[in-house]
Amino acid sequence: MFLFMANAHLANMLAFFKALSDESRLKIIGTLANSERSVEEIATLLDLKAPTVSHHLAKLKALDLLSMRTEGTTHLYRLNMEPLRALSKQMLAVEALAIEEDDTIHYEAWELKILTDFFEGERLKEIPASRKKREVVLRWLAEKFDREKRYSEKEINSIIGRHHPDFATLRRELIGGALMERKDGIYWRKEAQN
Amino acid sequence: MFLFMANAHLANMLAFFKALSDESRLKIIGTLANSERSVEEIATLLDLKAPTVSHHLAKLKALDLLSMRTEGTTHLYRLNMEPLRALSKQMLAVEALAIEEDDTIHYEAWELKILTDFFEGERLKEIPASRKKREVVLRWLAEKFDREKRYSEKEINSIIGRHHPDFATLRRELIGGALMERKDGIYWRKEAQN
DNA sequence: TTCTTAATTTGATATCTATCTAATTAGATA
DNA sequence: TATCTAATTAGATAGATATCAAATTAAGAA
Repeated sequence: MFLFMANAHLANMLAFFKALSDESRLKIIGTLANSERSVEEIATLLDLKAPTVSHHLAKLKALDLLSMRTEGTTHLYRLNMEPLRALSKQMLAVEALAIEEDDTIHYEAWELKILTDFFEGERLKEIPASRKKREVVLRWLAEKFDREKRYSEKEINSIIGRHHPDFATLRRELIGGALMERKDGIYWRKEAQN
Repeated sequence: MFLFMANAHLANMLAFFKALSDESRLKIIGTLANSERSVEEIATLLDLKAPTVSHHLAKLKALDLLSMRTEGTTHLYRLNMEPLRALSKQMLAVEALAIEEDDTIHYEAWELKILTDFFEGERLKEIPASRKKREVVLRWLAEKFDREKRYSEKEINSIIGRHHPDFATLRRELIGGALMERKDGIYWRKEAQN
């Protein structure tokens, strides 16, 4: 119940491949290769409706493949090449995809004790004052987030809120404890670093 | 219209991304990273049924990502690294892909749409409110002026006036949009600066 | 031949998602 | 203020496909 989770590398690559495995999105990247463009412009070029393009842009942006600046009411998107370069490198590291039989988190006996002490089912009774104990609780919380997903602050608050009312403090601790990262109001789970 | 012409790069990359954008298939690649394996073996490792694995193997094999040798009734699959390497390189050419896809033609297509939308023959029906569209119309208007000539304001007004009554606004926009320049009551077309 | 075992193919189903229209938001303009 | 335009969000739908069970094929072995 406290366990499971997939290979981080795999989840990461999967997210990128999914983003790039759509003809419209590849074409969008094509149109943005040379110049920044507005939503409507892309829509006209690809013969799609604006909402469809918005949908795709959001997906690409969630992976940091695009960035956007606004000029009046028009949103101008441009391509970020760095993530593509990174992915290109990662692809050659196939061994990294090799399944690790035991990638699950091992909670040691005392950690389990902390969890059962501070939790009532899924509800966190109180935030531990001691740093060590708080870390255990935070790692448990971090497991509630999918590594491949990107979250808005609202989503983060909602998910944490299921376990404890003071989601603001816990959210900050997740960032401070380097379990999650944030950029431009988007949150995601940080890679495990062992 | 030209969009539907299969761009070789795009079609090629799309096929690969689609093949790799599935969790099970990535895991299969993972299991094959170090050793060749039979269908049943993979099925057990990934907790899938044999038909499902067959399905995935077929897709990967179609792209030459795998090869197979048979030994009795068992089929042993192994990974081909070369296509992966090639794809990894191609990814960096996403820019090239877009450049190859004739960008000017698309841009003209979009421009043409704007122009036919806003023009009735040579007459501009209305001045587009959107900046992007107005730019297209202004560039069209600027073409009506010879790069070598110098014009008086009266001449400018007359020429613009053939296309729209509000020549004053359009004249100002041509200057503001850096398509024309003025000094001492003399107007001339500005050099294109790409 | 008949049986057994591994793999594939077929067919059905459930999930996912690209796309659209309609509604909403937010800036800019009049 | 009200109005326009660009973009996003919400909701609905259609098409794609991952998965499985059942049927079929293929290659030994008895």
